[in-house]
Amino acid sequence: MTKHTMRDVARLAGVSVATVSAVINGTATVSEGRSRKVRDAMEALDYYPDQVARSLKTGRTDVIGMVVPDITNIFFPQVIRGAEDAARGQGYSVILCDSNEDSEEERRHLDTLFSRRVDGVLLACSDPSAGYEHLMRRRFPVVFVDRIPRGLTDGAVSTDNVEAGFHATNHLIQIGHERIAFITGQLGLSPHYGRLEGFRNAMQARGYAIREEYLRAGDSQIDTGRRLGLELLNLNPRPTAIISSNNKMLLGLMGAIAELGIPCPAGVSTVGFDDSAWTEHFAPGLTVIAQPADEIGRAAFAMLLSKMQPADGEANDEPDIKLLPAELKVRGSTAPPRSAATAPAKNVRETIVAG
Amino acid sequence: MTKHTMRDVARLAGVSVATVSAVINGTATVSEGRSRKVRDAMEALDYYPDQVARSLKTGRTDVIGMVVPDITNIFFPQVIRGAEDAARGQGYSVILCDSNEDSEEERRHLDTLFSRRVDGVLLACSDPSAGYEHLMRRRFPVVFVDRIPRGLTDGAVSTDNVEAGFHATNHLIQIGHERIAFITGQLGLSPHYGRLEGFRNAMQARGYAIREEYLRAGDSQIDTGRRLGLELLNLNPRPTAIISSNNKMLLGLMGAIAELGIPCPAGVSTVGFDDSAWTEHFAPGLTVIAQPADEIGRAAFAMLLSKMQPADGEANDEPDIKLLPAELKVRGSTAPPRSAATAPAKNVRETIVAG
DNA sequence: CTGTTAGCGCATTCAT
DNA sequence: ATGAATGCGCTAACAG
Repeated sequence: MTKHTMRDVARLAGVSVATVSAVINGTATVSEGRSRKVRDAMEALDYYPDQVARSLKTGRTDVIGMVVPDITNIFFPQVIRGAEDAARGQGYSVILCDSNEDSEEERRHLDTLFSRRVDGVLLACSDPSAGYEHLMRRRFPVVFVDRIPRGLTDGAVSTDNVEAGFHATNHLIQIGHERIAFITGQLGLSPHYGRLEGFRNAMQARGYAIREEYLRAGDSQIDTGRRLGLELLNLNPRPTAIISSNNKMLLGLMGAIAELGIPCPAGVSTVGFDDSAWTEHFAPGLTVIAQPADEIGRAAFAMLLSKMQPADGEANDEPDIKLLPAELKVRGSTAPPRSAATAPAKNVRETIVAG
Repeated sequence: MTKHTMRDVARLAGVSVATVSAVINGTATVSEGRSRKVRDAMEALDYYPDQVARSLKTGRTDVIGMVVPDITNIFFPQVIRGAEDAARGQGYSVILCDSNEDSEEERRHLDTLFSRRVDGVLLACSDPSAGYEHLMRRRFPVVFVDRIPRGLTDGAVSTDNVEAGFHATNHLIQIGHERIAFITGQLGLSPHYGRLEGFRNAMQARGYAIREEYLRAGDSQIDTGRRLGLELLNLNPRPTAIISSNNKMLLGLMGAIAELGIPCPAGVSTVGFDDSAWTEHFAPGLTVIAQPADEIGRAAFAMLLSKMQPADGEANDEPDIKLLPAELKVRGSTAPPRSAATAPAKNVRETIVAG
């Protein structure tokens, strides 16, 4: 058996357990000779400190929970990777929970995480209206990721979705579009709501009318994207461009376009959200707003860490909601509308990507 | 503060901690009245048992580790979801680790998991030649997922990759292809090796020659797929169909085909591995071998569970490697070769999917 | 510098 | 049926 305890190590090294503990944690000064003996003994016994016992004593587990609504949505694995990487760098492990977009399941996950005494939680919540933050904060530090509950003033990291929506819309405007439609996921979720707001801002800034029939909210499913796409494309007049605030709905939208035999981008332009290898190699290459997913994960963990280990010197209680800039990747799915001269491009700062 | 202990509950309920423990674990019979009081007290105090303390006492954590080489590869989130779902159903949580295809990092992860005293590990290993299974098994039960180390005789769940490779190849043969090329990831990884073996089997069964220049091994990166694709497509004679044993390389391959202006499937057919919403909506729809990823995750956890909680009645030591059948999804990227009459289809059992 | 000791919160004998 | 007491492996005083 290879499961030895500190006492085994202490005995073999001929020292006390306190000395072993000191060597492991660098907690006290131990003479070189004994320190060496301890290390040898640990090696010989293949000893690994029991983190469970350690946690019971210290009150910390060095584990955080991470709750996401859907790990198969390409956006989240990227966030997870960033968070896990940052966490590991600080000695933390991550318990991953998939809530399946179900707030009940999410609550159960949070209960479990509390029972396991995680030091903190990164939460991409499924129900932003539930005022559960207050309850949660009493249990452990929480940083909201991607989706920010209404009314939250502290502890969140996300994309600057209003700006992202603005940027997406503005790109289309710049290349000559005016009849722009917008399909979104549930508007209760801050990313979708924010992107729509950015859309409105951009349209108004240009003085373009926002036709309500060009705005459709759905549920972030592929089929819904397809359905809403079909509805929009059968409208008269038909929009010359459609923005999808969700990567799954974009897929359905592209399907609808193909189904109707409309050429993209010649017949209709599309802009989506979230980037991946697939969007780039799609035919046509998909113009998207790329969220800094990895960085969101990293920043979220950093913020959580500052809440778990409050810096002694400074009061760390300034409200903190961090919004990271997204990047527009212009590819083949956007082009000037068929019957319009290209508007003179001004203030264009997009990254142009071959596609 | 909301962090109460069993003693708080016991005091409030007017019973002993032993009674509280008994109520929680159903370990002993407790009178209805006291049981009720305890439950009320727990509720009133918002008490959640401290799993850390419990683990120290019981020697179990009800946590498993899961190590994957790349969470941003669409295949793994699906496996993770299946495993996490099954695990949660049995009261287990999952610590997720991304090894980034690096066996050193993987080893560190395993050390950490051991230190955290996880009850078992699901491992999609990055280095199948390292004989570390023996070391690992001394620490905790391990079930290998997807990738099976050479020589392993027990504890693995994967797709039946030989059959899958055979099936993919046979589909192409059935519709008239003979000059079939094959690009793979590192052949040290069992899935790639197995699929190639299936390819060879299918070609030989039909009596077709296997041209070595049609076989290219790479490293599962998109760019590599592109490069190998360009090489193959510039060969003379050019293959009429190409199979990619990896979803990322397939993407590069499709890029290469587009780059050369070769129509797909008219000019060249492709078959890939791993299914997702993206492969289906790709233009053309991609013919792929869909691995039962979710089920692999579930089955792997089930097998791990049987190792963590050996059934008392039966000796559970029969060697166990479970291979699940994959499913061919025929879509738009495969068609008969330009200059060949379609061979009569026989024994065709593929699922035909609109695309 | 080093060893002894007291819990951390809980499950579990063992009496009662 | 119930309670008192023991110890899981470790850290952090404290005493030497």
